[in-house]
Amino acid sequence: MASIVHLAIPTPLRQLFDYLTDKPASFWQSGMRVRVNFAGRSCIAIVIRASDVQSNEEGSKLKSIDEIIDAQPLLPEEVLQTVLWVSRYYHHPLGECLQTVLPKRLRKGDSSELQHEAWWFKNEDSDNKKTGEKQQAILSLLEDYPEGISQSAIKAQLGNVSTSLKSLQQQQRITQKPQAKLPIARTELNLPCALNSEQQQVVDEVWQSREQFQPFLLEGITGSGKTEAYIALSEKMLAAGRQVLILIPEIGLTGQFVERFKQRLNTSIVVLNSAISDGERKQGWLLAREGLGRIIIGTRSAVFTPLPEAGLIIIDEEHDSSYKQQDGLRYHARQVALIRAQKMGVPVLMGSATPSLESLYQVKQQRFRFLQLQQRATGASLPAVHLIDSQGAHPDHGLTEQLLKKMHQHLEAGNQVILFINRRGYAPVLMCHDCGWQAQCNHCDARMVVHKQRHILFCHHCGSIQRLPDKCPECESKQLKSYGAGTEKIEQHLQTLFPDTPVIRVDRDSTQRVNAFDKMVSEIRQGQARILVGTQMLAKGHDFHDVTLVGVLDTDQGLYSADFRATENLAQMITQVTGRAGRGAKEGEVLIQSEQPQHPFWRNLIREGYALTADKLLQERIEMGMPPASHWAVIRAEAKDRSLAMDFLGEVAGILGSQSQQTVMVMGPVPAIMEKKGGRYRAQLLLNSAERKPLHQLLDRCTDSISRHKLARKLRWSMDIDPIDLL
DNA sequence: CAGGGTGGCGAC
DNA sequence: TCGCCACCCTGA
Repeated sequence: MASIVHLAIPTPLRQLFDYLTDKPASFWQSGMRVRVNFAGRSCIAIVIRASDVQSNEEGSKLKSIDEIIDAQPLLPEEVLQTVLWVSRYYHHPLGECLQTVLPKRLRKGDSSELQHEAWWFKNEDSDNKKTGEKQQAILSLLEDYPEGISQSAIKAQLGNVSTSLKSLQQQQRITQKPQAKLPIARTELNLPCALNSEQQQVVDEVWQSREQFQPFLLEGITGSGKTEAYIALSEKMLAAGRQVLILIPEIGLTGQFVERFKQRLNTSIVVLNSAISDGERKQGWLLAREGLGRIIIGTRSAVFTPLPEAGLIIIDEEHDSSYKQQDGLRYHARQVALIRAQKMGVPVLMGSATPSLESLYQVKQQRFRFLQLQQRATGASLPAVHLIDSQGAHPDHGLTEQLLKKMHQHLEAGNQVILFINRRGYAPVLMCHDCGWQAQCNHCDARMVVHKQRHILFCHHCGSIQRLPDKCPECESKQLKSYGAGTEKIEQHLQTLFPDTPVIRVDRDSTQRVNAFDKMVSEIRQGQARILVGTQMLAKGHDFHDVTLVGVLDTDQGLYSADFRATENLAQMITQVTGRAGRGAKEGEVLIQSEQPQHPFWRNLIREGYALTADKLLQERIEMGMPPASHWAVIRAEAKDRSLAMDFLGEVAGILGSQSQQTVMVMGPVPAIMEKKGGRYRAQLLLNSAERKPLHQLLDRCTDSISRHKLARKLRWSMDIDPIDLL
């Protein structure tokens, strides 16, 4: 009997499309891929459901399916259900959601077969007949690996061996078996975990909830050994035959995470992030789906990895904003992880030294259980924190005498120093001393940043590049001066101030090349670099034992930002940065330069610490009816035409107004704080509601008419549920 | 009247 | 979003 399949197609259209097939509905399983012709081109679609055709006319106008790609569903039911939830919750077209979830190769129609490689085994009853040197080497190597070894691993140790292997195989002294190719070789190292009692308690509590959905928020001060607890739990999960998914915020942290897991656990580890090749990503994803990948370590998008034998999801640095995707499907990986864990009935462990107010709120609401690690695992004490008034700082590089003096002291003691400045480049302003001209970006309402090394002006908002002018384009004066200091300028000054001390700069510009970051980290570990200048990317999770002094420059933007999350983020940043000092046996010290050292924020944070500061901020948010105590959605629009975005959002506000009850507040439209960006004028419409439900119901009712509005075609617009910034 | 650029619209 | 088509302008 013929049937109609309802397909999700990679298009921004918010609907399924029906195709006719000669297979019965019972043949089709949701999650299979098919190839169809859609709007004149061939594309890969996902089967959502199928229904039998009753009459002859039914479906007669439908196109038919060109090719069935999978005999079995590629997407497990639970992942598909998660994607359906994501599509509904984030009000994003299902076809595009599936695009975000699937590895590119599979999206393009690649087979779901795992890649295999040759593995070799020594046959037992082989006599000790003499062989050539090479063959003998192979035999003794295989002797060490009773569970077999891959040909590539043999080759790595003994060089080109394929002919020797063939002849040994002919003599029947060794056998070949193909096995799924694993991205990371297993290691025999198996160091035991020594946990302190706090860590043990965390492990026990989570372990007790292993058979049910239960979110845990783990607040562990920097250096308290959260990773040890993750590893110990993973070990237990592995022993129980379960898979573990570990989400980390940044690609840069992958290396050290994998290394530490590899040392402790003899299992197959899969890495999934945007730094790996398409082929590796497909293989890793399929290994996880087959249950052959046992530990999956990845960034945001790894939250969609199939886990047939899931036992636990770990989210490290759960407060980190990179878990929220900022374009396309704007999902939050923490949110998605919770949904998946709920479907799978497993616990989620979210760790951070500086938990988000969202998660602390969930603890207050008794939806998350709260766990703490309050001691530094190495026994090191937390560093002393001092505020310095930056009034008297050096006019060009912005460093104060106090800070420089301290740097001398710590360097002379043979230690390392980190300076944080959250501004890339050489200087944020280039100005003409004679006529007052400033280097502006042509495409944005922003200034161009001087990048001296590359000899360019660079816009950090749209990426546009100009040559660094040597005279003012307005008045031709040669008196061009740069104001303010970024990482590059500070690096340069420090190198002159400390000529005998190697300085290294760690920011997006200096780490762009592949492996540059890992290289720098190992340089720092080995002590070749003594002064480290960098943006917050240096603050995230790294453990440099000889760093005893941390300096923080230019922190004040966070105190007066229009973004309601700015103070939360500043408190998190300062606390994280502070944690970089004195992680080893030596005592650490932190100096913070501020123009507002008397600001109550500092008193709170330094005297009372992050936990109490966060509690205060959360209380304020609750009183003001801000998230997480209320719910927001933002509809954004951008157009090349100055007024188009505002006009469109005005129309949208009208549509929403006609459908809305009083419970959802619609505010705007207003132009974005930086109205022009990348050559487009941007505006946004804010929706706020105390309860989540009416907000989503309103959007459910309206997204169709919004997307069908005639102006919608002329511009880019997007929906952002639970936005992390309202700028 | 060919050629190309653009705006509008349907996609199963 | 993408590709198609109708429509219009330009130039000879």
